[in-house]
Amino acid sequence: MAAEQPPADTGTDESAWLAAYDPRAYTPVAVTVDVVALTLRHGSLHVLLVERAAPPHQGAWALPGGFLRAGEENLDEAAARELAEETGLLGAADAEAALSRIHLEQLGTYGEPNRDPRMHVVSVAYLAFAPDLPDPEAGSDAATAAWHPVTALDLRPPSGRSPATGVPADTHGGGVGGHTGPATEPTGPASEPTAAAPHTAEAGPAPITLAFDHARILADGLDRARAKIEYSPLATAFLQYDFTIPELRAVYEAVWDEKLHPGNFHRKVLSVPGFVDSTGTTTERGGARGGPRARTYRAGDAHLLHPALLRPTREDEIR
Amino acid sequence: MAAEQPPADTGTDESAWLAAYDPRAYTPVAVTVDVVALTLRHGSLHVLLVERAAPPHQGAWALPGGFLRAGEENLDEAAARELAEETGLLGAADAEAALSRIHLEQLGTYGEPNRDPRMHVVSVAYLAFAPDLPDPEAGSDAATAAWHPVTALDLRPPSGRSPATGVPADTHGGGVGGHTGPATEPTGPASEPTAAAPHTAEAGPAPITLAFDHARILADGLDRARAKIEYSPLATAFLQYDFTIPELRAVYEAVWDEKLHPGNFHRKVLSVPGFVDSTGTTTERGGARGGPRARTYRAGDAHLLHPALLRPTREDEIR
DNA sequence: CCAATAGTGTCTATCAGACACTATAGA
DNA sequence: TCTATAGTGTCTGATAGACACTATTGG
Repeated sequence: MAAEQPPADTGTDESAWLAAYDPRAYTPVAVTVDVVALTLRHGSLHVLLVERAAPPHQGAWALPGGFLRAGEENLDEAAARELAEETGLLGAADAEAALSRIHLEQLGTYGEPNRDPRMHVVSVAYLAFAPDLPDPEAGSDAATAAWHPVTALDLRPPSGRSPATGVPADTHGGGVGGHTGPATEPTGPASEPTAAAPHTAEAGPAPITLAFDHARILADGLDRARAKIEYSPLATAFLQYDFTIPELRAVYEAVWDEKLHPGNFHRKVLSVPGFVDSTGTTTERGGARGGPRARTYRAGDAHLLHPALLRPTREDEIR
Repeated sequence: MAAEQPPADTGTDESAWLAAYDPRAYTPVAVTVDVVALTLRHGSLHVLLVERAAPPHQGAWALPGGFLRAGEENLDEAAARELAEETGLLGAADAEAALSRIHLEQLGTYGEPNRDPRMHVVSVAYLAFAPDLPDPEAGSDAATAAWHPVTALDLRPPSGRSPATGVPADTHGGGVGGHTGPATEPTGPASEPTAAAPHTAEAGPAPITLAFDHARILADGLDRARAKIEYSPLATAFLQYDFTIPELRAVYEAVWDEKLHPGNFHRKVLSVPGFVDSTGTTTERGGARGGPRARTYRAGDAHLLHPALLRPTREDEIR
């Protein structure tokens, strides 16, 4: 049920119950919403992080998020609000249009009693796919927000892993093993030069560790993203309104961290009904290193890909 | 971040923050855990429901659940506790063994401000797959708990549907349209006689409506279950330790509500590495209506099915 | 004996992926 | 001119599903 009555409850109708109910009589739980916002910048996957201005974990990077405004908003609205605040899109003129293009879905809820030292905090995590957005430096609130390449982050569990800790178990496409850490990052589109990476995120030998259990949340979000683009057309959420098939392929290559066969990918995408719609036009110029102009497409009306764009099978994922 | 500091926070270290923090100064939010517990009884899918003993929705059926014990347990533990309490497994001698065989995973979190009339209640929903368990009538707590066939329940949204209401959007295998309601239930294993169905759940012309938004949670759980057994070996969680391939097929047919080809299913299951392990023995007797004895199997060590047991393609699921 | 079922063999349409090839653009 | 890329054609191995067939059991 949604909320069991407290032990002292003897009311027989609703108003009596409401009158007798005192929420302050119980150990409080805080509910926050955290967002794993992913985007593609210069060909590699980036996540939005904020620098904590106060303890705990002061100075550490964390996922953007904050308290649910009790009684005022639902979880989706809270996630969208937090994302808008931290991306600096809130005050922008095209905030409405930009936010409407961002895909936002619930990822999972994390409720270890000690995940926050202050009190028991239950965090509802969201996953966002966004097209390349401007740097959130200017006009945001006190906290510093920046896009970080995911390869510069340490996603390993802090120490001993707790196997049953509220992790959503619905990633069917592959385990965490596909991306064991920044050290194993192979060459590919994800390792192109990231000149505009935030000044605090060098992909050096010291990967950034995240506050709280946010490394785990981010790892779950990456798993979800990798599985999601197999069965849904959401890879287009990383792109502008008009895009080319090679650009779409770059999304898959960045998220999966694997090179795909250009010809087969092209034919496969066009064979899935409702995935992309042709605009009838082409790009103005060819590729940066030559080649013909590419035709442009828009996202189609399919919500599910049939058949799916299955990730190349990797034997070690079966476990 | 896990919990943003309150507006009045001016502390610079952790102890100062903890001393200054007063959780009662803010609008409270309650966190509950609800469980969609599914099992197979007499060949059809059943869900565990409890009859509410107090308002709101007094007398209505609801998902088993209750408050998260703040500071004492994590979400997984709360869900397991609620499930053990309501199934009556808590006091049983084999409670430990029985509970260990039940698969439990997080489903999604529901946080509409008005989903409970008393206060803003955020509910973390869990999905459980259980083998056929004894009726929970005896020895349970005050509330009446019973297994209900899902076909006897009204899963349509109460009135106008709110499109963005915290529903996890990761069911890739098919929408709600595959199971539009009890009225369209076709013949098949799901419509076998359910003589031992709970006394309060006749599959008559008046389907049962659930309390709160539990119809939606249950619908999401069914969607998840249908998608889950495609890519994971969790269909075995509905069966006893030893089972036959035809029994496993009955699980798929009940969950998907579709007849499967016996021969092809048999070969497919055996072709997936790690799905089932042969025990080397057969059943004592043949089927109820004749036929040879079936070989028995146990669940293998695979966590993911490669290749997957894809559901028969239905054109209307693509949308 | 008959009906139902467990399990295997086989054929075919489909599809993923490899490979090859052209056409077009930038440098 | 050289290289890289967009996009298409074609071949092959794997597979899902249809169909057929046997062997074995209960009634």
